[in-house]
Amino acid sequence: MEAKPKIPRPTVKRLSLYLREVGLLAAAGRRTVSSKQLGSALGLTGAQVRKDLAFFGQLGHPGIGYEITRLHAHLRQVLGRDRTWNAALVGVGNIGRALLAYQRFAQEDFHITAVFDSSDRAIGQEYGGRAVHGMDDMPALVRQHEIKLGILAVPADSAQHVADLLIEAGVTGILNFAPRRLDVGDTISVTSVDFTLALEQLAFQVSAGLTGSFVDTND
Amino acid sequence: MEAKPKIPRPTVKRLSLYLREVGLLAAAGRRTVSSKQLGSALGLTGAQVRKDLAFFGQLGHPGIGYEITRLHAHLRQVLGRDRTWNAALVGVGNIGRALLAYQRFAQEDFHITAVFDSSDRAIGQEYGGRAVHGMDDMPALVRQHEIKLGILAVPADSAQHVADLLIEAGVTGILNFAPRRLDVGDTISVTSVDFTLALEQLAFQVSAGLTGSFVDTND
DNA sequence: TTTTGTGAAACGCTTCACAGCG
DNA sequence: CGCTGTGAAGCGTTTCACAAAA
Repeated sequence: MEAKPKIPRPTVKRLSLYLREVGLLAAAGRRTVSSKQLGSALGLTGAQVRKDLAFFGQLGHPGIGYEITRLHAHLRQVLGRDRTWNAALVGVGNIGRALLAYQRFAQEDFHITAVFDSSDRAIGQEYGGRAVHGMDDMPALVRQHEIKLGILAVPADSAQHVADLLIEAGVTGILNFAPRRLDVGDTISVTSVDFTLALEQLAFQVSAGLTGSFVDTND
Repeated sequence: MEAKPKIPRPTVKRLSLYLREVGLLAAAGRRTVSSKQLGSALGLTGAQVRKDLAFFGQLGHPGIGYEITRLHAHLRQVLGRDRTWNAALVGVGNIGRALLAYQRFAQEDFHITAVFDSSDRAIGQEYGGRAVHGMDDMPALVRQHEIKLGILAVPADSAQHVADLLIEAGVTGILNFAPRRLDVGDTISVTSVDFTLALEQLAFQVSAGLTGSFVDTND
């Protein structure tokens, strides 16, 4: 057996932020960063950054900092970003269509390669050059495109049902935009994005006169 | 001085979930819920639910559970949902337009009452019956509509600048859809929704073969 | 009996502080 | 010196377990 370090969830979230920031630094031609510099760009302490990066063993150089290209490659690999991901989108309502048009996903090598909807009015339509398929086509297309990720942009009522369909079709990770907890097996991962919850958290903070910011994204 | 209990942030997030669930139960005509029932609907333990609700003092009845109408009213009040919120949307790109068309915000008494964009092509257009204003109109409209919440749906490059404009106009809470940390004063609250971060977290979990779900929303 | 409210224990993450390397 | 990696301390949250109320 191996020593599996088991990265804490808060750390994983920050790793994504590090990757983003390091990508910018790389593009700017920088050679190295210290934990302190990287941290202050993201509102974190140097110690926090070092602890996070130390999960992968000796990665930085005392007195120097972290070599940007090396760190960048390492983070990409750890986060599974050293490859392209195909995703299936279900639901071409307001949110679904916005995601189809959203440039950043493609930029980051997440490709929506199949689109589904249950409405007869939607099926057969095209959005951004991608045809909308009926749910029946899901198993075949998911297999064909080797899709591992499903993006759920359907109403709350049908979220669980559609999640079940996606899983049955072979998807192992679901990005859920519906304001509903999904019940999935132990082998499936779910990350949720809940606009209304986010707004509500904000309203609480404002009405409580609370200070300070409160970043998040999914949990 | 008063005993201010200071509710932990993880608890606040769950309070929103309780409110949602209790709303459904109320609509279904149920009279009471136990902490265990409420918890299992949301994937939480009874103890967790009780601890959360105990912040407001004796609210449930041993042997019975929690009275739904009372709990509902209480949660609404605590979360600042016993009133209507006006919000300003900035940015009518893909995400901004999806939010304008998103029914649920209005359903939950969050009203987008002013819409802004910096592009000359967008200004003057109408979306869902709401005219797009230039940034110059922001201070006047924010004051006029008594807007406290700003929704930031602009590119990452301009997010900080627009946030500054919103704050100067009088907004005290910002819902940020840009993949950027916002630097704001201590008196302003920020909640972020970051699609790409969410997708990336999911990709990590899937590629790590990790099990289990991972709900979130903003952090 | 059922179910709450709550101290106490357990857990996980962050912060501190410093030895050691370049 | 500057900066990393890390044990140890500190802090906040969750889980446990049980006395008390209906």
